Amino acid sequence: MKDNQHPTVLRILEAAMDIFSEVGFNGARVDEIAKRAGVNKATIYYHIGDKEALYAEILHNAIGHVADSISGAIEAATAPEEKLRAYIRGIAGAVEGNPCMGPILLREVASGGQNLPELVVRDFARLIGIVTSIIEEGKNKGAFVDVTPFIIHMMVVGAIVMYKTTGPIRAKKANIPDFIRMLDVNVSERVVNEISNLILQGIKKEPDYVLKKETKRGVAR
Amino acid sequence: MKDNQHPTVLRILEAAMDIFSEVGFNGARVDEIAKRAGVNKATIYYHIGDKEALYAEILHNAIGHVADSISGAIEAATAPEEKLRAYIRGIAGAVEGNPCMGPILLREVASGGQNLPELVVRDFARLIGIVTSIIEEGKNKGAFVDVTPFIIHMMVVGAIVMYKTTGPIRAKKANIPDFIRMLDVNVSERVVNEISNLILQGIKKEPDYVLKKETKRGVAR
Amino acid sequence: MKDNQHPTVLRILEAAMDIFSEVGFNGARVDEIAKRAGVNKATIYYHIGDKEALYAEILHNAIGHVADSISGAIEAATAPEEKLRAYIRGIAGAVEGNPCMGPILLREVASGGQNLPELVVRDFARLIGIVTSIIEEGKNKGAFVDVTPFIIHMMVVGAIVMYKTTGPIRAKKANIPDFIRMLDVNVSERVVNEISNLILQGIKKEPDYVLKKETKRGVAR
Amino acid sequence: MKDNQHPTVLRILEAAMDIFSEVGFNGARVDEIAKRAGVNKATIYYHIGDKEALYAEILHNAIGHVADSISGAIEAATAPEEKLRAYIRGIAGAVEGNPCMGPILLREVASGGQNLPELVVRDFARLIGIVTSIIEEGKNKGAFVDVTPFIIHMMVVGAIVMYKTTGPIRAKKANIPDFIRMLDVNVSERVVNEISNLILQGIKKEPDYVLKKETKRGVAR
DNA sequence: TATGAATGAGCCTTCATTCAT
DNA sequence: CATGAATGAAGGCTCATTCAT
Repeated sequence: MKDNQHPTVLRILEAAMDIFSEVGFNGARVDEIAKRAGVNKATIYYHIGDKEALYAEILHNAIGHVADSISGAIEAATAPEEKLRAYIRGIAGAVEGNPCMGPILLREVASGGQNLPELVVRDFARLIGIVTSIIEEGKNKGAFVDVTPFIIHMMVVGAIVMYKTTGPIRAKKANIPDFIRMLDVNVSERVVNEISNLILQGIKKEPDYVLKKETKRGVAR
Repeated sequence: MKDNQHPTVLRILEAAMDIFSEVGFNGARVDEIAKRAGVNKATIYYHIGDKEALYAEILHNAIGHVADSISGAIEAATAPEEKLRAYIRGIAGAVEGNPCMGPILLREVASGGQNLPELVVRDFARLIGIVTSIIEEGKNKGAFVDVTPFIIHMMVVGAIVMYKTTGPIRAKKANIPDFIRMLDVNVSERVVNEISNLILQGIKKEPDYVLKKETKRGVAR
Repeated sequence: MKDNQHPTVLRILEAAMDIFSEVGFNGARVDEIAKRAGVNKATIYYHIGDKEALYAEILHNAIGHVADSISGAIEAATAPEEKLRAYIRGIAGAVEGNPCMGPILLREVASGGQNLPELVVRDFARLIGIVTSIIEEGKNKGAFVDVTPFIIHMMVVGAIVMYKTTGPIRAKKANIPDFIRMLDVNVSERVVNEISNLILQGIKKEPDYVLKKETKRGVAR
Repeated sequence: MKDNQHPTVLRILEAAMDIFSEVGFNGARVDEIAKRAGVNKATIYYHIGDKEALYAEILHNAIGHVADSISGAIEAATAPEEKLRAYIRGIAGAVEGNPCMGPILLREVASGGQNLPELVVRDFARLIGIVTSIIEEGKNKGAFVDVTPFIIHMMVVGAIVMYKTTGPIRAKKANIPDFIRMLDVNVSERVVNEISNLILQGIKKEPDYVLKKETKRGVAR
């Protein structure tokens, strides 16, 4: 609980993250975590606590620090466009960097975030705050149209996490059309670029002479 | 398994879908399903079979028929733009129409689709096939740029499912910035429109006099 | 929980009473109770509940109904002397009738009655109430001196329960003086009589001509 | 085991006695004893040995020396009456002097004295021997009637220990008749006197002119 | 002398499943 | 068709004990 540097604790946390990611909280077996960590089951209880405490620790480690690393990457950029690209690349980097994050995140969303500690909720809120301020800046500079930042966030995160997490499914399942199996399994640079381009193209304000044609669109923007 | 019209079976399936959606397969308790369905536990085994059979049945009911309903809606449209809008609205409609679908889908993705019956996998493939042909048609008509249909699909489905499924979280959690709590809880018409606009704006080919400026973009498309 | 007549439940309760009596709550093993009852462990949980619920049930069965049976026996007597004898015989009968009661009672007292349900506490209070009214009546009729009923109760119950419960120890232990090993193992009629005589002789008011000598006693009464 | 004067050992023994008294052998946790003693768990094993050895040590300390102190007090008295009073006061003093003794003793009795070391059994036998010789002396001097010393012992010890040990219960429980809650919580001088008077009055031989009436008693003595 | 770490054994409890009625 | 009862097989957690330092 206290000493997360202890090698035994580290081994436990790694094993637990893997297993929680694979089968979720309810599917995870403490015996299995102990076995994969190479420790006695009781050692988990000695160092960390019960299954819920272990899960909380995992959640904190897996998700808690994403906002930090992303906000750092964004500050290096100046133009809103570049900031948005940095943010998307940051999300992708986090998901790619830790293959356990996707499944854990999806299951947390699925179960209504009941297990999400306040700390992690705040991290998410901070992420959305970052997107919001980027878009706000873009709008103020006349570069972006008016969009709901949360929806942008959902598109980016949803696309990246689901792309990543369906990777193994696409690779494994037979009877899948070739054009699906041929896709990158991971969220490669190419995939990140395509998502970034699409989002940016979608929200960037068009020059005036283009705007004249806008009325043809039947749906309010 | 045999008679899905039997009222007892219907009550069991409804209760099971609710509970599987709330807590997932491993979190679900047959006792709880029986209690919520108002039947004896053994009745479930008599009518449907074991827990896995019950889950398969739920999966089929929840996800299996989405492709059908969507492809129907798309045929009514003619222009690729409209078809794409119809497709997005179809996804949203399916997710909105059955609140259990989001969580079930997310958990299935998270667990690598191990439980996905072949039938459902083919349904998903068909959906992607639909998107692919829409985009292909758009490209051929010079309306759309070259994008990966699967990524579009992930963006749409990811955004809609996650928007929908995080609704209760946004509504419940305190200490959340107002601009998040103020969002529609459901995937409303407004949300669908914003997603549709963004996707379409992102993939539609720009007129020639705009394309001249394209070279300024530093990132390959 | 509800149907205490069910033969399976009866077997469980009997086995549990034996074992709780022998080794106490903390020493009892649910496995052992199940084995001795000849049922599967889970059956205990199905019918009764967890270990605590089982113990509460035992406590209720073992102790709860003593007051009833004793108060019935007392009503048959008329004179306070006879009532007190009936009460002592009632206590002895209860302890003799259920060999489990002694150890259970002693352990409950030892642990500060933390597990005693309100119902049982009231039963005890009722017993003391009975003793109190007998003594009160005796005093009013000029037959008894002024004594604290609760102390009488403690002497009677303490003597009977400890006599009974030490029986096996006396019988088993070697190296015990003969005059101890020769005692009745059980609370026999002879033992009850000796206790009754002693108590009655101790509290009955002496005739006037005897009272004159009382002042010689140095200790206040 | 070796050095009972060592302050660490003393702290352990004190903590252990408290805890064994509160929850019994099976309810006691070595961790808890260590924590309350302010030492590391392994220190207990180093200094004393396993849980059973610790319990034996406690038992010896708590009960072993009672006979000594009481026999000393009795020698100061001369008349059998006074010796009996001294004995009763000695029992009360021992129980009052060490609040842990009551619960420990009761639990030992309840569990059939399985843990009682030979030493302690002999101590008890010695106590009964003391009572026996006092009563024998009283009978020889024509002061006491013929009673079973062991029963006297049980009445005295039972009354005192149970009075003492039920003290906290009486004080704590609500819904208890006032005449019970008003009693002394401890075995006060008043309580000792009442018990002593009652026992003495019960066993002292009445003068001849009183004995004539004895035949009226229906029960054999 | 003292302790942090580790563990084997075992305990309480749950749960999916079966079966006689 | 439906159900109360029963159970085997785990699963989470605890605890007395050991050991290297």
